[in-house]
Amino acid sequence: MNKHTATSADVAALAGVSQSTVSRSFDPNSRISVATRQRVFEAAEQLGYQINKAAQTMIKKRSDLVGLVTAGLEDPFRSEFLHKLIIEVQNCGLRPMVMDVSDRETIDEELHGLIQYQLSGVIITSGTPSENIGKAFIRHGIPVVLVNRTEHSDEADIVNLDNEGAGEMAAKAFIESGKTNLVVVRSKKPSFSSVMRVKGFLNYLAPFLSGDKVNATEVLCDAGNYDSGYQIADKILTSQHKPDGIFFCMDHIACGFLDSAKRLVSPNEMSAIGVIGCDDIALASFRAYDLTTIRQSSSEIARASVETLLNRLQSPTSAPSKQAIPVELVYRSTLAKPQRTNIE
Amino acid sequence: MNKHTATSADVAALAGVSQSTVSRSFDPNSRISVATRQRVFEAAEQLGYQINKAAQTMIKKRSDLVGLVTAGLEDPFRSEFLHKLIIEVQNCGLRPMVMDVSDRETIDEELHGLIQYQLSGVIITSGTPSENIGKAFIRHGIPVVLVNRTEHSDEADIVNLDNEGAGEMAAKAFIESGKTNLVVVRSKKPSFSSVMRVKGFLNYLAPFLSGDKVNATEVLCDAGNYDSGYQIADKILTSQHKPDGIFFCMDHIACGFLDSAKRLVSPNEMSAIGVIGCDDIALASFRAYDLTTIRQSSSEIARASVETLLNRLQSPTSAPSKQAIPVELVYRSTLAKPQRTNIE
DNA sequence: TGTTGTTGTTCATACGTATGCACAACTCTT
DNA sequence: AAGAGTTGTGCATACGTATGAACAACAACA
Repeated sequence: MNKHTATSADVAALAGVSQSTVSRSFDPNSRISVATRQRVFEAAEQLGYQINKAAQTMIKKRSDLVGLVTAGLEDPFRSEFLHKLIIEVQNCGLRPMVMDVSDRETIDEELHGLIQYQLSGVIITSGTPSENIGKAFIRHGIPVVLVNRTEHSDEADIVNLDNEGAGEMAAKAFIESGKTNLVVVRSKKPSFSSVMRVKGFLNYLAPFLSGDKVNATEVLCDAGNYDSGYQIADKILTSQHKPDGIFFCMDHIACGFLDSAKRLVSPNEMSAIGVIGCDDIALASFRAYDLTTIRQSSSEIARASVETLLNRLQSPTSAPSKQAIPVELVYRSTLAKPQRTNIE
Repeated sequence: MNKHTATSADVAALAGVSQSTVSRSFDPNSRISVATRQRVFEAAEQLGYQINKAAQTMIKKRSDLVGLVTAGLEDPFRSEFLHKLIIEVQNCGLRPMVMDVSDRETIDEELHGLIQYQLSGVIITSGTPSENIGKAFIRHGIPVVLVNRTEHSDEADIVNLDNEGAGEMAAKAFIESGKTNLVVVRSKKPSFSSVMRVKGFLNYLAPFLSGDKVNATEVLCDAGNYDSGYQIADKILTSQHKPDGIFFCMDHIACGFLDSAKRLVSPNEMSAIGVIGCDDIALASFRAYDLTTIRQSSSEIARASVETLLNRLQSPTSAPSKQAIPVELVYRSTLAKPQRTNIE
């Protein structure tokens, strides 16, 4: 009806109260008589009043936006994680502002722009911000949560997957299944996750390796995707001594490998080779792959990340927290669950 | 250093100019002497000045946020599309504010909340907003772009895939390959896309059907995902007269079907059955499926959507636009490209 | 020299909300 | 009945930016 948007002053006029009374009516903690509040709500309804977030932000010095910094969304695992984060953020009455920092050299300058929005917080799931940028956010009173980052910032809260544990778990599963000739595959470009996964894998194996009963090789593939897995199969399956257990740091690579393997070796031979992936992406459970893998509950990480942020908002001065989300081995057909032995 | 964030007034004081001069220095279209601007920039740099978006929004009555309304991000196609949208929005110097309206009955109330942010625009890719909500945005001066929605709003700009064309294309491909016993599968719950795809499919076939040489059946599956495709295979492949051509309205369903089919019929028999999917998701090109499908370029749609929004911002009063993005048939192994015949 | 135009800057104000303070009208307590 | 506490409301102001209007300095032109 009216050409311009209704303001709290318009509502006040219609309800016959002051503007401050309108403002307080929308604050549950304010002392407002039931009758007045009722009248204000009716007037607001009638005018289609919507609060002006910009004005609110200016006063409160804090918007209800949360910056979600991500990269590489073409990876479905990341993409799924972003989805979960969005949901979690929404459920807290906050709004997700997404920022994709793919193919940027330094994400610092990009991140700097976020300070302008007086965000309630920033959750960084990709890219490696410099020490400085972290401090810049803190100085501006914007809490930062680092997810699965290598940063050892002493001011930001940190939520990590138990990547090292995932590697150990894979190694243990192979040993329990009696596999002795092991390979671990990760993308050439080192990421925090994959490096830690390999580390855990090799650490667990260390005692066995020295006994010479088991050996393990690290193989690098081009990238963290299906195609790289497809390619690397040639190298792995045509070597003189084929492995009988392969741990892939990402499910995608494993799936590419599996498809490629069908070309190269017989189903029978393939069934003797144990394969474990990591992440438990949707694809892994498809019948075409049915991949044994290490599940990282993206819901769990998302929940923990947002919860951490909320905690920080409530107690801004408490010491930075740091937690590792546990992982879980999901047996499927590429490595069968061994019969219970006394190896534990 | 300073405990509070620097404002334009602080910069002005340091540079020895007025606040308005600082403001104008950051506006390329303002007349400011080179020397002054230089001095202002230096002062800003020194103080780590960041413009306050909330204050700016209040004055300009428009933020640089764009609302991206989506749902069902567990579907990788949607998720990929969101990714593309985010990139496009960022490239225009705008910020994407994502809103997931999954599992909400009416998205209207959710959308209403967006009005508070004085968005530069809203791109709606999921859910079906009521006529009213569209009008509400328009009234508040917020342009709306509907992507692949059934809405016939006469105030919003519309970007559609050529869904009907996709259906026709699939039908034509089957006919050209000499397939006569056709099935088209879509999710039980009617979505705009799938309904139009089926419509196009059947429309193209109409003349052949009347000649009795070809027949076509519509089959509904539970949902638009892998598992539903897996399930529906039983129904389709165990019927008395098996089809020799199946068009799935979504690649996911097709992939589920293909995996399931391996259980039910021999590879030889399967090779006689043509399968066409729709969307060309990443999965479709995996060797495990190698699915012939109809490609919807998500980049193309994303680009067109954002471009449409920008056009609207430049000329707010011009008539609403409407465009259909063309699709493309990608031959892979589930339906081979027929030898050139004179059917055209 | 007076008129007109151009350039660069400042002043003052508006945007819409939240909130400390003051205060009036009650309710309780003694 | 008088002082003390409680409840509900209004006044006034601050937040940080953009921008129209005014103006000063200077150049161009007659």
